[in-house]
Order: sequence, then C-alpha cells, then structure tokens
Amino acid sequence: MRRPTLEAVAARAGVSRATASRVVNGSETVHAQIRDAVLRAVDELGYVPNSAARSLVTRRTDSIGLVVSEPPAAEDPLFSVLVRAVGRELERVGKQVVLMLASSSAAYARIERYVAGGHVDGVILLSTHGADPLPAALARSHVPVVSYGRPVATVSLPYCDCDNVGGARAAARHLLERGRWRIAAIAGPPDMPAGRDRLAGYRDVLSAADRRSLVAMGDFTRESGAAAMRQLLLDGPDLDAVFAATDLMAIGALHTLRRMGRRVPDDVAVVGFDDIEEARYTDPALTSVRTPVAAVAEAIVQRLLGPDRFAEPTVLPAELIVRDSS
Amino acid sequence: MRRPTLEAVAARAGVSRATASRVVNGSETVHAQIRDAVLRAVDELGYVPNSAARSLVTRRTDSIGLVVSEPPAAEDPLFSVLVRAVGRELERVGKQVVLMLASSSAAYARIERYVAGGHVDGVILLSTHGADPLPAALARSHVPVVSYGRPVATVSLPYCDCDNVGGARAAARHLLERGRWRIAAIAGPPDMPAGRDRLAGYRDVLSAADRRSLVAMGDFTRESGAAAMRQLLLDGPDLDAVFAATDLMAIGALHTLRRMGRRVPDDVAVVGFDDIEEARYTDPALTSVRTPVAAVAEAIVQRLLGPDRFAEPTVLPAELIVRDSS
DNA sequence: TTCCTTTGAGAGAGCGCTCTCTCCGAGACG
DNA sequence: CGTCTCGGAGAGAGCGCTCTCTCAAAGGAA
Repeated sequence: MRRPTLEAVAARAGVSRATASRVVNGSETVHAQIRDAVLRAVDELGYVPNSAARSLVTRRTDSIGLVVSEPPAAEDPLFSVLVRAVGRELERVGKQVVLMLASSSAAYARIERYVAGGHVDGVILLSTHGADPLPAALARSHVPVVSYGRPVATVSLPYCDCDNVGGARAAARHLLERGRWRIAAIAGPPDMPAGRDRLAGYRDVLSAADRRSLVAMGDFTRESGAAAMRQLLLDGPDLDAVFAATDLMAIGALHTLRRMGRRVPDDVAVVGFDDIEEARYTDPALTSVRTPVAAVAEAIVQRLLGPDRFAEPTVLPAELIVRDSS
Repeated sequence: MRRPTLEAVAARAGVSRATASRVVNGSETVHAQIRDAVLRAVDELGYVPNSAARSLVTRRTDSIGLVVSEPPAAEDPLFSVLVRAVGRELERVGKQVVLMLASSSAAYARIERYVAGGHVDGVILLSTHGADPLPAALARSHVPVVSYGRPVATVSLPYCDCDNVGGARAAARHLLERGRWRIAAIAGPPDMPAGRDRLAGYRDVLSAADRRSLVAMGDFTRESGAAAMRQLLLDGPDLDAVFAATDLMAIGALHTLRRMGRRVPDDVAVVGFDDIEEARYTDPALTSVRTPVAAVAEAIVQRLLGPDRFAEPTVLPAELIVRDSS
C-alpha cells in the first residue's frame, strides 16, 4: 500500500540506493546500461521521490511562497493574470507555488513563522500597503523576497513594477493634448505605492503645465470610483476630464457620470489605469494605461531565482491605450 | 546560521527531545513546569518545526493542492473570490494551499505525479472540461479529491456546486413572465458541465412552455458573447430576449446589441449568470443569477476534510437578481 | 512491607533521501 | 610488471522529527 521507495527501485534494478539516487537526479557519472535499468525500475514501480525526505537533507523545498499581504478585492480581475503568469514561470523551473493569504493578523504571524521556518525557498510579495508589517518582517528573514510593485519607502526590498509614474504622465499629457481644461483625478489610497506613483506622475504633468487639479480619493474599487466622481462633480461641476488611478474606479466614475447626465467624452473625458479587459466593453470604451502584469510577474520570478536579486528594480513601461472615452 | 532544532530546544530546557516534541505538539501528559520551560526555550531560540522532517515521519503534509485544470481565462473575476474563500477555510485548519495550474500537457503529468506521490493531503479540483484527463487520473490516485462544480459524467468524483439548472430555470421563467416571445440563448462550451447544466435548465422551462429557442455557442468570454450575439441577430432578427450562460458573455452581448442599435431592455432583454460585480455597472445594469462561489468553496473544504466525502453532492441555490436589463 | 498500578519522562529506532567517503578495477606510464 | 590515476559504484552517516517502548518514581491496596 505504501509508495515505493528509492530502496525498492535500487533493489529491483540490482544496484545500490546511491546509484539509484544518482540516476533519479540525472547524474552524468552512471553507465548508460545501469541508468536504463534504474529508469525501467522507476517506471515499473511508479516511483515518485518523497519530497519531504529529499528536502530534509537538501534543505531546499522547491516551492515558492506567493504571499498576498492584503487579500485581493473580492473580485480582482488582475489576480488571475498574475497568479497564472507566476505559476507558469515557476512551473518551468519545477517549483511549486504555495499560496499564502494574509487576511487576519493571526495569518500574518503564521506566514512569518512559516517563511522564517524555511518552508519556502523564496517569496513573491504582493500588494502591500503602508501599515503592512509583512514586508519588513520578510525582509528580515533570510529568505529571498521579491515584491510585486514598489514596496513602501520604509522597507527596502527588491521589486519589479510597471512604470506607474510614466503611465500616469502619459495619461495626463493625453488629456491636456485633447484640450481639456478642468482636469480632476481619482487617486488610490495614499498608503499604497501604486496609488501614490500614479498620482505623482499625473501631478508632475499638471504642475508643469501650470494647472491645478481636484483630487478625490478612492480605494481602487468601482464603488469608490463612483463615490469619488460624485464628490468631484460636487466640488467642480465644470470639470471636463477625469483621470482614475485604476480602471475599476474609472468604471465607477463612468457610472456616476451617466447617472448625472454627463456625456463621455463630450462633456467629460475619462482615462483609467491597468487596461483590464472590461475597459473594452464599457460605453464608451475606456481609454486606459496598460500595465504589463504578466511581464512583471515573469520579471519577478527571474529575479527571485536569478543571481542578482538586488540589481536595480525592473520597471516595465506602461502604454496608453486610447479609446472612445477621451 | 542554521535554524534551531528540537534537539536544541530540549537541551536548553534540560529535557529530552521526546518531551520537547510532546510540548510542541500539545500533549497533555507533561508537567506544567516542564512544559513552560520548553515553551520558553522555543520562544528564546525562535524555534519553528521543520515540516519536512515532520511530514517524513507522520506522512502528512498539511497542505492541500488547488488544481486548476484549465487555467482561468486571462482575467477571471471569480478566480480571486474562489481562491480567497478556499484559502480562508484552509488556513482555519492550518493547511497550506499549493496551487497547481495545469496549462500544458507536461504540467498534467507533473501534477499527476505530484499528487500521486503523496505531496498533498487532498486536492480541490477546479473547472474541468470534457477532454480533461486530470479528474480521472486524480480519482484513481488514493488522495482525497473534491471537485468545484460537477465533473463530467464519465468520472465519478465528490463535488460541490451551485444549482446551475435551477438558476437557469429561474432566468428562463423570468423572461417568460416578462412577456418575451422570441427568446434566445448563448450557451457555454458543450463539454463543460456548468455550461450544459445552465443550458439544460433553460431548455426545461422553454419546452415546458412549448417554445423553441435559438442557441448560439460561446466560450464564457465577453468576446465570444459578442460574436454569439451577432450570430443570433443574424439568425433571428426578431428576438426579444437573450439568456447568456455567464455574465461575461452577457456583457459581450450587450456590447453587440448596443452596436446594432437595439435598446436593452426595450427591444431585447438580457439575463446573465454568475452575478459578478461588473454586472452592476453595465448600462443598463445586468439581470443575473447569483452563484454563491465563496459558499461553494467553503462547502468543498468542509467535505474534503470531513468524514463523509462521498455523501450526496452539496448543491447550493442560485438566486436570480433582477436589474434593469430585463 | 510488598506488589501492582499509574503517571510522566527518556531512549532510540526509524521515516526516505542525499552525499561524502571509500573502494575497486581498468587503463596509462615508466 | 609495478605503480599511479581515475572513473564509477557502494557503504553509511546523517537530515530533524515522531512515536513506541521502556523505565523510574510515586501512590495505593493487601
């Protein structure tokens, strides 16, 4: 009933356990004839190495933790893209993905212990916000960590990201070029680097053009975008353009604008950020800044497994996709 | 540099390794005084049990595989909901989530070996389609498996699901009650049980009312929904209602209807399925059947860890949410 | 007191694997 | 022919933990 061991394979092939181990691990120093015999035994017995035993001695676990420090918003369209990209890359090098969701503070402690306990060979850290204790804790552990997105300034951690600042600049420039005069923004939470950077890029361009701007705050969700838009219309009824730090918030803004009877883009132009699929199906189709999520995920895996984890952060360009809403 | 072992803890506390082990594992038969000494040593040394060593002897891994047999569509809004729910439930009982994406056939083989090799204590199987070899392979392994959604008829596997048939019936009945005469459907791929069941429920109601129906095929994406809608309008220009097997396809259909100048719901009523968040932000807001994804995920975990895995499948009700599109 | 039970702690045998060290035999060279 | 080298296989020591078995000490009954 029990799974066959390397011992059994060795016995069947008529070699020592050491030789069987060599074959299983692809050593070059084994005679072809003996190797074939061992491989045949492996096949016949359906042998699968016991990873617990293996990692007990090698001190590797061949698994990478994907730590989601703030659980994704209930429905996060990019979460599946990211997880898939990470999974694909890690699979290529034979690593397992261990998912760790840090939802409660009990979970924080558990994850910290788990990672520090050496149960994963590395960690990909996702979606951190200001007060999150996890990045600092993981940075302290001796396990390699790479963050998806720039971590908060107080913690130094290798990361890969898309060019949030550049993308936001492009969006703001685009609105100016379209001749919009009263431009407003819906920003993300100020303690999230992605939100800060997008707002910073936007502000760069506006101050360079000597413009002021209304800014309302959202939390990256559609609902918060809708609420922020209501606030903006209250504060600046004459606005003619809105830049939202995420497509979801832009979609919420579109919803509010529709309800308030403003035409898009005639009365108000709208630009989002992320270029999620949904942006192509809104009415009108949403202009947005495309974030190369999958490419960033790949870069993270490369960096995590590569030799120069602490090289300059990889920052991939974000491209403005112009559609009908602006 | 190396992590402290149980041996070190025992030495520091002045007890044997066995006693230290007892304390760490919460045995009742240890004097309070000794227990405290051990716990203090654990704390001082920052001891974390080595899970490889532990599972080598216990033959448990304390981790559950989440096998996604078809990778989620690039952006799958429900994927994050599901993963989160599963993660939350498993964390509660101290299990890790190991994510396995079966994208290539090489990955299939790897997953099969991994699971059969006893590296996980159980498997949650996700989103299977007809030709998928994985459900059968996993059913053959001696590892507990529970499927999210009814698996194809050819493989017998415990599962939990939402009531696709009942939900589709409710949707169809709703359209009839609204006085719609030429009702069409956009179905999912015929080899996916969810798609089949939704179509079956819809057909039940229509045949009972002695109606015929046009059916176009989609693949659960917005784009396929848009294409299917074009086809339906070509085949039945006089249709006045559409039932789509997923919200994404319904959203694609809305897009096509808008382009073709049909008013929703005046000319054509639209009903979707899943009740994703996006459905509340379409114009008009989409009527949909709510699938209790998180609740199903919880039921799956209960079943996977519980004693009666092979009891009748849990099928949770799906509720029709009426909005402006119908 | 003696014998037996009970409670709680220690000894030690593995779990299945890797990897170093040892050893053997064959070929090269003087 | 003896010595040296070297490729390739085996022996065996652990990796850190759990868990059974053993045993000592203490308490209770006869």
